[in-house]
Amino acid sequence: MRQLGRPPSDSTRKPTNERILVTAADLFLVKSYQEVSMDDVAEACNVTKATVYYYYKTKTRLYTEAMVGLMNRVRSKINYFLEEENSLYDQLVNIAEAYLHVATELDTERFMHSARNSLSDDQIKAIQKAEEAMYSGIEDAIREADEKGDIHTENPAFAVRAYIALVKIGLYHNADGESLFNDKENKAKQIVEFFWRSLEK
Amino acid sequence: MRQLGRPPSDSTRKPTNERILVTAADLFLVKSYQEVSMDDVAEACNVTKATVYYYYKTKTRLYTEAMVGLMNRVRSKINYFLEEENSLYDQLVNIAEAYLHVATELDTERFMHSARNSLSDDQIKAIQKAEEAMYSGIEDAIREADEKGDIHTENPAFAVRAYIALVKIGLYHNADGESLFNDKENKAKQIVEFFWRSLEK
Amino acid sequence: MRQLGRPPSDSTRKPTNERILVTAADLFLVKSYQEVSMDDVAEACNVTKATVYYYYKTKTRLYTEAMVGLMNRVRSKINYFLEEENSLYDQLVNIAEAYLHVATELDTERFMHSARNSLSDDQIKAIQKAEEAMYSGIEDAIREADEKGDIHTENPAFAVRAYIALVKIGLYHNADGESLFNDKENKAKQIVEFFWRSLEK
Amino acid sequence: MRQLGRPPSDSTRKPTNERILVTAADLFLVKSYQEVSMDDVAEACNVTKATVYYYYKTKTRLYTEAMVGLMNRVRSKINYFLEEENSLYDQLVNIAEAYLHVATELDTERFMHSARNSLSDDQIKAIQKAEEAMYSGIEDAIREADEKGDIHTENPAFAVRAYIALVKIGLYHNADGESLFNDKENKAKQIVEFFWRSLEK
DNA sequence: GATGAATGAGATTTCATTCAT
DNA sequence: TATGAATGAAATCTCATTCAT
Repeated sequence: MRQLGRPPSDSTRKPTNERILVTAADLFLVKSYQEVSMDDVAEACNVTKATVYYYYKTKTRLYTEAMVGLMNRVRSKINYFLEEENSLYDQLVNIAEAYLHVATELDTERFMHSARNSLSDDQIKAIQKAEEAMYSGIEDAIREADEKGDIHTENPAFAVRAYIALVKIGLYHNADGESLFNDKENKAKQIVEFFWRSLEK
Repeated sequence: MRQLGRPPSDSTRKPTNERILVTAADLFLVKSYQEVSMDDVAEACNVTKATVYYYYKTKTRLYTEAMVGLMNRVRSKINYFLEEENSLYDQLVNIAEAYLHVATELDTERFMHSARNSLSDDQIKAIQKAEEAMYSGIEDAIREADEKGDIHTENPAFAVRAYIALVKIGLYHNADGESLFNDKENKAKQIVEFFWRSLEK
Repeated sequence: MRQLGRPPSDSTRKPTNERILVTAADLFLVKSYQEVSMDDVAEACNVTKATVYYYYKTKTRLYTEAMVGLMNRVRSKINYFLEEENSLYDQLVNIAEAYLHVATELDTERFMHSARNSLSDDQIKAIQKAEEAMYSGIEDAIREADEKGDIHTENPAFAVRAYIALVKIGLYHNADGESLFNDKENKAKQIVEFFWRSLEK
Repeated sequence: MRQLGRPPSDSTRKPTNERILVTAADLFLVKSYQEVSMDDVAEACNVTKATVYYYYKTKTRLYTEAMVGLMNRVRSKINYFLEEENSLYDQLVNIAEAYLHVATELDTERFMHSARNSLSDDQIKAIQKAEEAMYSGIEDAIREADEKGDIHTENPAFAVRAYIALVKIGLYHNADGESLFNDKENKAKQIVEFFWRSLEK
């Protein structure tokens, strides 16, 4: 066991509170809010439960901050792809590809549902705002393309959600463990193609 | 006060085990697997916890049977719409409309996720099979329409999932509680229109 | 360890819930609300913590019911002494004697203080009512004696509290462990004498 | 924003250790030993918990010193009243009045009870000694009056405790929040009158 | 068929205390 | 002098499950 009291400073390591946040986010991605115990988080971080509580006063706070942090990181990645000199179509393929490579589903509906009864209204809102921010880059890009006349859509907000929902299907495996796609390499491309057809003029 | 003696047999009342199953399904729809306790189920059924255990030896069994039952009921409804003398397009609109009226999301991904770590492999498979069966009617209809040349799709299985995923977006409300659609009456129609464009030849 | 599940019935034993209540009262008499843990109660009753919670959903409920029960028992004892064919003076001596023999202080102020921040308003009131009921017999007797002209007091309610407070001093021991009374046998008599002088006409 | 650099020495401010002691005493007056956490003390003092520990190595020490300090301060006040040129009767009224104005009960029995199981024997003794010292002035005054023949009592030590106990009743409020006294202005006078009758020759 | 009684394991949270800086 | 970081131990409470009736 670790010694009691403040440990000797180690500037090479990331600060503990950040480590906890990232680790917790990882766990909450795979298991649901209720399934991840504070003990689990502590153990995964190599600290004691009390240390987790030192930084995050309640489990709901930890959850909220972990989720918001995670979504912000994803937003950065998405926006990175959107800043490349590319057609919107190609950008969407890239994002989809990246998404499908992460493999674990970033299902915000699920996040909210499993935690909704535990979180406070403010916490729910904070996560939802982060989620909307995550996708707002895509929405802007779609709106822009619509205004330029490259595509046609009457409801860009819906279009984004549609895009996200379709991409997620790429991760689906049926009861026998088979994907819906024979050609796994081109999953992303096929999905975006399907989506894109709804936007063509 | 309860009356003395054996209660007059109430033939309208469903047998206890079925009542438990349906009630449990209702609860699992709103809360996650972990959030619904056996006590909750018992209370909602007006029986004791021991009675629930009398019929269902474990919580996972109860969950599995409740979910499978629920999905079978949904399948019947879906197939009922598919049997009407209608174009596929109209049938899809009807199904979407019904779905959006139920309001609580029948999110099988979520069901599986929140319970996956608790259920046995067999139980997971049973639920997944029921889920696939739930949508197989739509898949058949799409395949048929493709063969008749009414639409074009290379991956009917994906198309069904896409349809379901898109319909679900109709239930989405953002952080401020607003729907993505201004015209709430025609949500279902708009969604199916969007979907249909991807299937047109 | 005990076996799981319902134990074989044993009609000789007092029902578990009563045993818990009485045992808890004993503990709360010696230690404060916070110092008595639910584990302590369980251990003292030879049941598990979960059993205690089976009967009393929260610690505050257990505390409230235990205290009210205790006070009711004391009330019976007091009233028993008051029903004897005796002068009020002698009755008060008897009660004081009994009180001083119990040795542990039944200090309701203390009970309330240590628990006040934990109990609900209703719970506090319930205990206070039980406390008032405990002493109401004495108050009636004093009022009666006043009306008969045996004594004189303008504030019977205060007189009771005074009586109780004075009796409690009989239990006091100073820093060196010495009582305030040399003649331990006649403590009760001396105290009541002191009290009585304030009531004489 | 806090100003940069060393703060100008604030000679009006008491040294930290004294501030902690007084603040802690305030807290322990309202809540019990167990209910006041070191965090509470730290927060109320605007220092960190570690600072509290820098001055007081354990919670029991802090408690002991805070209580002793408090009682010493009360002793000074009592003795101040006793030094005035007044009859003992009037002095007792003044003390009672002051006591009833403070409103929070200085119930040493309660203090001891709630902490007894945590404090060391020495610590308990220290507090008890301080308590006795607190009241010794009154005891001396009563003994003196007895010797002068103004009053009669066989047990001055008991008389003091009786006096204190009776005064405390002035703070009592029943379950409906009502005081025992209609004439709130003259509470102190009525109580001392009651007490005094027991001392008259 | 249905229930009341009991439990073991584990969850969240609190808190006095320690130690390097 | 004062503090931030960390911990071990314990407290309250929950819950799936078992068993005698």
